[in-house]
Amino acid sequence: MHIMVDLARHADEGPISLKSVAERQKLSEHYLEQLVPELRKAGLVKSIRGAQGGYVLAKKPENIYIGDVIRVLEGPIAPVECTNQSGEDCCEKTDFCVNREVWVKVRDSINDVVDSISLADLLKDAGNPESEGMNLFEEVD
Amino acid sequence: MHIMVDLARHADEGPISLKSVAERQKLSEHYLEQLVPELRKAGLVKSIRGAQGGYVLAKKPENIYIGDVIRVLEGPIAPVECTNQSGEDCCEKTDFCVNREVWVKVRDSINDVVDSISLADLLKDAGNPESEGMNLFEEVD
DNA sequence: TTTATATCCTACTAAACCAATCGGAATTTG
DNA sequence: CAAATTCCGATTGGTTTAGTAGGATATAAA
Repeated sequence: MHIMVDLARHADEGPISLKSVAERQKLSEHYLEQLVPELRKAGLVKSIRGAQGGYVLAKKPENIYIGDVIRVLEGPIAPVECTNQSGEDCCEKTDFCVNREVWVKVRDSINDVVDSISLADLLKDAGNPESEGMNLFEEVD
Repeated sequence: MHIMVDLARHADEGPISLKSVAERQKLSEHYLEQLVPELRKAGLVKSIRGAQGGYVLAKKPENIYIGDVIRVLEGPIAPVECTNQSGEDCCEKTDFCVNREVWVKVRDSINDVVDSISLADLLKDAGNPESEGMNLFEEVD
């Protein structure tokens, strides 16, 4: 999420190196290197190799939903494993199908939320601290 | 959840031993022994010690919500830790407050779901397999 | 063509969490 | 007293997540 938000925020500056993302987001470059190939394979970012290379969003921030990012990096969003399976495979434990009703509702509700928020929405809500010097959570003193 | 559903289903039979719950739910009695004291401390079940003892629901199934059960056994329901804290403590990572918006919405949506379903709702939806011989997920062949 | 800047790739480590196990003490009924 | 049952503390094994390590490959610019 940090990577994607950072890329969205600097979308007009050409390729963004992981090094600069890591500095701004206070994360290890090596750690980001481990994550970003997944985003690339999933078609969310494009890579430009070599000097002055880096990453750019593959689509406009308006068209990239938080749910896509999460699912790429963490797999299907589900509170329990059996909500990813068809109903028949999951219920050796007698009452689990009763409970499964709950988990399916939870799963759908989570996915509805994350699929309704785009990167553009996030930047809009928060303003752009770096260019405008403001932050939603900044205390006024 | 298995324990609570089982107790709800046998609510009119006096104290229910963990042994019988474990057999019906195909779970280890020892495992349940580890969980149920939390439910007792939280006032969701009452215990009767000694021979012919066991557990009973402390309230009517209509008044016990799934969210209460989950929170007792697993702590606050939150997709990331910082949604349990006030906004100031959580954001050494520059963009985290932007993302926090998402997690707060996810958290609230999950809690809304689990706080809207009672044990009674679950039993009603699923019928009572043991007394009626039916099951939502049973194939017709 | 060399060099610096990047991505790319494959392991490995450390900590936390969850389900489950083990052994035994305390309480109550019959 | 004896059996049934709750109660309690310690431990284990598996999985997941964040993060580290080291080096190979590609490209732009000097």
